[in-house]
Amino acid sequence: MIFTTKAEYGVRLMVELGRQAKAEGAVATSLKAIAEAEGLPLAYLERIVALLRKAGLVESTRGAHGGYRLARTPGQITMDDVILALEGAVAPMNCFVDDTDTSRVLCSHEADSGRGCATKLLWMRVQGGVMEKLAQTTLAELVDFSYREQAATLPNDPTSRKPMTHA
Amino acid sequence: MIFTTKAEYGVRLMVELGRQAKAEGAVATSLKAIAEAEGLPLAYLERIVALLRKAGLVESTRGAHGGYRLARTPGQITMDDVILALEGAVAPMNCFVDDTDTSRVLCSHEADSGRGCATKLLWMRVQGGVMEKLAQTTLAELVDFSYREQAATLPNDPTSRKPMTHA
DNA sequence: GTTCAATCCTACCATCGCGGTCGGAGATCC
DNA sequence: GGATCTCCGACCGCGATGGTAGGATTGAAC
Ligand code: SF4
Ligand code: SF4
Repeated sequence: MIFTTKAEYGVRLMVELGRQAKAEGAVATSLKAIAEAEGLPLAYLERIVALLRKAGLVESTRGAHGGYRLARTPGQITMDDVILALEGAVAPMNCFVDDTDTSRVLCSHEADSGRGCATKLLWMRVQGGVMEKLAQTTLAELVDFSYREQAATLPNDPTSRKPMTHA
Repeated sequence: MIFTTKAEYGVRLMVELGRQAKAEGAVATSLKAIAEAEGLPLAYLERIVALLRKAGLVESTRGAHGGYRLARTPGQITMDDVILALEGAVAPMNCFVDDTDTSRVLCSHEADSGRGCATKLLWMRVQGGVMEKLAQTTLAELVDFSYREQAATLPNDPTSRKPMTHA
């Protein structure tokens, strides 16, 4: 599996925030509400949303009736920022994890083989492809998609999808 | 990390076979020689090359002076075949692992959320980007690249080799 | 000013896939 | 027959991942 659940849960969280942003104005949404709506463990989500907050993608208000809201509009949020914040790096291979190292630290294979690593070319292309797709996708697209999916799967179901409100 | 060492070792193995294919004619190369040249554990390589053989990418001759050779010319081998053979699937998320399921098996989230999964759109784009890059890259390119890298790094000093942990 | 709901933070833990090893059974050439 | 080399299945240690526990802090409401 390419991405961990950190990415999955984080993106789902962002989508949910995007929906809320459209519904209500600047009201903050509590993590508890999201955790229940998405069926995710609250304690784990807390750790995930911390990453998004540190990256400046969401803002928080503490205390009762506090919660989270998007720092920018969904249209201004691209998924490469989100994934980078969540996963740290998109590294197809361990020679990519060292983000500080722009280039030229040889792994032991390169070092003692005497020649450069041919496969690195492949991994760089793959990583480029991934980053490209991520950068092309905005949160707004995913939010819209979630509305379309919702309409397609349950055209009329009054029981679910009540807007999440406090109190 | 996106790919495991199975992919890395497997691709390096293929590149090595590609070099051999250019050098000698139809002579088989023993795994032991490759393991020593690349500094990889022989017993582990055996298990990896078995995947490539089952996928029809390499052929083998048993017994003394036996070994492996490419089933096709490097120019006819695209990396999507190689990676698919090695990793089984390029799955950014667990909803992709089920290759038999062309569509419409809901994961538990989709099932009990009542709406489709919005993030799936993102993962599908990413997977598409990866597969595209893989399909565009042939083994011949990597082999050529390995020759160029060798020419570029060998003349230079062998002292500035900062080894990285792993491999 | 107490209470309650929420964000925050750190440490801890169980599971499982991954990377790696071992031993042995066939096949082939000398 | 011995030397290689491919094949195969079972086994194992470790580390990251996913998840939990507990508590400190903040702030709105009553
Ligand atoms: S061997 Fe090549 S792909 Fe693997 S870590 Fe080293 S540079 Fe990267
Ligand atoms: S929640 Fe969405 S991304 Fe995650 S497994 Fe289910 S369908 Fe795939």
